[in-house]
Amino acid sequence: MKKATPILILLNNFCVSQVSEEYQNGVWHCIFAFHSNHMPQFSNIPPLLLVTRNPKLQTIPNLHNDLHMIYNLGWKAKEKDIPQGSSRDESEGNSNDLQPSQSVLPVLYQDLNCLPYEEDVSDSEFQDNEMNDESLPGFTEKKKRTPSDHIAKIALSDLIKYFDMPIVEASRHLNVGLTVLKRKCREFGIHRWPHRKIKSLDNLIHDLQEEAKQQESKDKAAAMAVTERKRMLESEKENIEKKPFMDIQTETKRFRQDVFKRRHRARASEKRSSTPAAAT
DNA sequence: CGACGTCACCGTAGTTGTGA
DNA sequence: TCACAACTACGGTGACGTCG
Repeated sequence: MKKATPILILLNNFCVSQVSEEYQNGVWHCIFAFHSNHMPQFSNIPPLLLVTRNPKLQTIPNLHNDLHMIYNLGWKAKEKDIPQGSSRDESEGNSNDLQPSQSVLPVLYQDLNCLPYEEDVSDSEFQDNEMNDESLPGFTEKKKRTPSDHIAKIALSDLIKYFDMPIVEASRHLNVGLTVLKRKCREFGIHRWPHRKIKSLDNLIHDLQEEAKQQESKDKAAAMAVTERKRMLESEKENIEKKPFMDIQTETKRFRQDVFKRRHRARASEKRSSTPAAAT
């Protein structure tokens, strides 16, 4: 029985002033720390951080670019230091002079989609990571249980793609059951599927688009105001897509209520004007 | 035996209608 | 015109059967 190694690294010897740069990418925080006086020597990108080795990493935006950035940072620093005659091609996977030296950093073998201390991932897992036939579109037989590795692969970025549809439809597209999708939502801090919020904002944006078109020829200033409001709603929608737990702003709710009222008035007056004609 | 899928029921957000 | 009631669609939850 294998036991995974802990991924926690003590940073006792670091002080905050030595942290020179930080880079944040979406919901993921990648913290890469090393002592400024003791630059690590990178032989290559750790295999587990390569998409070819670990397909789950495809869900992390820009991971590949970021790793290369970090890798180059290390090399630049190293070039300034004591030049050692290795080639840079290793970043592309050609690690022909990869030799275990005492200064090469230990590589993490923790699967980033699992909790630490879980059983180590065996190599065979990577081999049967491919989509099975049941998950392909067009497969109509009774729904089989979703494999746990497929569930583990689902990232927040996958969910975001389906926020504009009902949760049931989203679960179908993601090829998991409702139970699993809802559990994933809680994991990511989403307590309510934001479809209705987004649909409601979409309707308002659509209405404003129509209104802006109509105002364009009549009143330029009014058209500008409508376009500005539309832009605000679009940014609010984007915010909700990024932070699905966010509520619709009070101001927007008020505006929405106004739109409903106007719509209702228009319908009522339309009904009034059409009723006598219908009666005759 | 634990995790998943499905279903029924309930609650509520969003929308529409109505009476003062 | 506005506040509030009513309606509707959809999400949450729990129970239960099934599967790996």
